[in-house]
Amino acid sequence: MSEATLTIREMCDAYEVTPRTLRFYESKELLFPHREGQKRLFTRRDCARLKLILRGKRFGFSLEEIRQLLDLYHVGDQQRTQYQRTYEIARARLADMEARRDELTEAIDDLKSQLKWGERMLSSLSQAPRAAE
Amino acid sequence: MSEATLTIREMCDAYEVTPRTLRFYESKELLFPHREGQKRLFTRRDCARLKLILRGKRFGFSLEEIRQLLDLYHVGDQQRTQYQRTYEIARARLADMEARRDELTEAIDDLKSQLKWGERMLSSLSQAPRAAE
DNA sequence: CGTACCGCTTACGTAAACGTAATCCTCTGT
DNA sequence: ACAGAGGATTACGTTTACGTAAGCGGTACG
Repeated sequence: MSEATLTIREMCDAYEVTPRTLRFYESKELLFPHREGQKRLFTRRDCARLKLILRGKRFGFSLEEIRQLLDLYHVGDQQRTQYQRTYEIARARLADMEARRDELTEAIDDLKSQLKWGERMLSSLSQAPRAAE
Repeated sequence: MSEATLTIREMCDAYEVTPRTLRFYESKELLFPHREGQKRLFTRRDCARLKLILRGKRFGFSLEEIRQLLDLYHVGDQQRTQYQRTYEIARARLADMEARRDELTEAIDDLKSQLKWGERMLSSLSQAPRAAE
């Protein structure tokens, strides 16, 4: 009957990170586990945030950039101007990401055609017997 | 009548990087400028490689990963097995990139819907006068 | 009762990717 | 002849994102 909170180890197993990493993220204010005595207890919210953190990392965002993005997902108690600001940051990030995706698509196409060229390369290499061997 | 080779400064201006960066990339065998005495001269090949390096960085690839990818674009003198290996690495990377793009698309959609929610948030905030003020 | 984990804190260590400073050439214009 | 610009080398510094080790407090187990 775990009240939907995870110990640090359960969290680690679930997301393939180390305890150090989770403590580090907490120290950087990316996660906010509750405490039962000394022990950390991670909530669903922490899980959701961690997923977003790991995702952000795969795209090469720094933890600081990710933190700003995360703020967007946890508003509710914020002031209006605060939120306005967050909103604009998020819009900028979105533009970033869309540009990035376009570039990524381009890179993929490049690499694909390069690979096609490589396949012809390989097949010709396997047909042409080495000159001296 | 520059024979299509660039000095380090021209290179820096063209791609918005520092001399240090270019020398660093050379030390890591990502670039191979010719020498005229001591001075480096960067060729079209170096330019092309640099573009790919910068692109790779924007996707969060490490310089080492980028170096492996770059090898794909400069084959020709390689042995068959060498090339085979490179080819496989490239195929793996391609799969990476496609997965990444899909995830990126997903993240974009998430963020978009979050932003829409944020817009409703903002407009309701601006219509609801503060309770005590 | 001892020890074997689990988790916590504190703190020093590390790899990657450059920044920055010092010092040395070597032209080039005046 | 000499200052200045541009480039080179060497080497120490810096930031980010953790790794790793040392040592302490609880607690479950044989």
